[in-house]
Amino acid sequence: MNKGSISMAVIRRLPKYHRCLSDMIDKGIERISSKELSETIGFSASQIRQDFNNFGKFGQQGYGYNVEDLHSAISNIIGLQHTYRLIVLGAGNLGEALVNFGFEKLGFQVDALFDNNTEKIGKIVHGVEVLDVNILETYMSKHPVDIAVITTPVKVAQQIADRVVISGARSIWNFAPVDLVVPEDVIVENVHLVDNLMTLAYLLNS
Amino acid sequence: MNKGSISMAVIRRLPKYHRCLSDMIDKGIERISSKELSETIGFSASQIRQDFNNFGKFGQQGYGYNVEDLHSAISNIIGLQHTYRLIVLGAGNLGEALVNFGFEKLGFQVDALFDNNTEKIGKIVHGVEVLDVNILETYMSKHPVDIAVITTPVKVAQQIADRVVISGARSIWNFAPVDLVVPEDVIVENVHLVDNLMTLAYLLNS
DNA sequence: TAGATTGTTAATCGATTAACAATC
DNA sequence: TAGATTGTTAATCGATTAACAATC
Repeated sequence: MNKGSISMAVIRRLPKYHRCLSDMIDKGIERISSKELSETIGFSASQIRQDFNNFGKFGQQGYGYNVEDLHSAISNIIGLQHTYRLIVLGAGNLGEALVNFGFEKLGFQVDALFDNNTEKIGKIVHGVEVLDVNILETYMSKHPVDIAVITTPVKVAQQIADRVVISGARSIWNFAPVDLVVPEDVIVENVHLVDNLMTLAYLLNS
Repeated sequence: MNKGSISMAVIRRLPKYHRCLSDMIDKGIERISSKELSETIGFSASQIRQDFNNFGKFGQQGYGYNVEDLHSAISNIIGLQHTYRLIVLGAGNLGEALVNFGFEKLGFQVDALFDNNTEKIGKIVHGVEVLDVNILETYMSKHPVDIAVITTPVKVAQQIADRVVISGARSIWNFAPVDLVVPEDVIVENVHLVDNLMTLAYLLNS
């Protein structure tokens, strides 16, 4: 399944389709046209049809799309039929917040938190144990990790990234305000909170 | 200062320029060409010059850019010469994490947290008091709020958004997994964590 | 002055929108 | 069948890259 040809613009719209269709299922809506979906989601009907047709034919002329089928198709395109194993580096407020967020319902399962603070090590957060970061490599040699979540202070973020990459993490979800350097086969998704705030500041003045 | 003509693509690169130039100042680098900056930041030299020239002429032919001057110019373009007043709605782990993040160094000052949990109300988090969300309107009638940060559960996010908008918040930094409906003069910046995770999932399978 | 590098215009590339034939 | 709406091609729009004259 090589999907390298799909543009990031399309990929980043997939979660919004997923969310919107989930809402429609909850509301009992069974069928939807690209025009109706357009009004709810804010993308043009044309773009919606183009987006879907990157992955196959999910609709029916004269009818539209079956909401459940489309939702299920998009879940599979995103890869939500699989479970992903996460570890969180840094058991501060942010690390704890992420464990409590409820991602496991979507198949993102946090297996462990890591910290270097002896007061935190051994603590259980939402059913997940805080382990000593000294045993990170030992842990990772025994447990596969799909996504390593970095919530450490910025000054140690790169060295933690190096360690999880060497130990086999396939991707990094980075919350530290730094652009990590990683091998090209490792995927990095950044949440640059400071950048978001600066964007807001700019827009407030324009 | 109407900057409505600048594309969002450019605006969202500004914080990265800011961060990169801050790093260069820390390293004692005094001057930089668009070509050198390109190698560090990963944007093309051509794009860098195009981006800057949206706002004015900051370089010198044959020389390049003075790092301190450029950094200071970009700070002003973003609007970092001002202080922004924030309130955080929801004093859970995420709300606390945001208060502790250190945004105040950049001029983003959290004045209060709000929650409806009586166990949390009155608590002081990193010097910021947790107030009863029942007094939100009273508080906002006395204190201007530039950015209302929503870290509440998704089911109350829209109603909290409505309340802060009516009380005069100019913008919302939203962490709840919902697309808020607000008047068009209110700016919303979303941090859709679930969307980020789904993007990672997609990329892990492609 | 000669070399270097910007500011800016022109060319290219990619993404979005419009249009419509296919077909349910 | 007639109406509706997709899938898909063509047109447009906008963003990025290339090129180069201006100039420090």
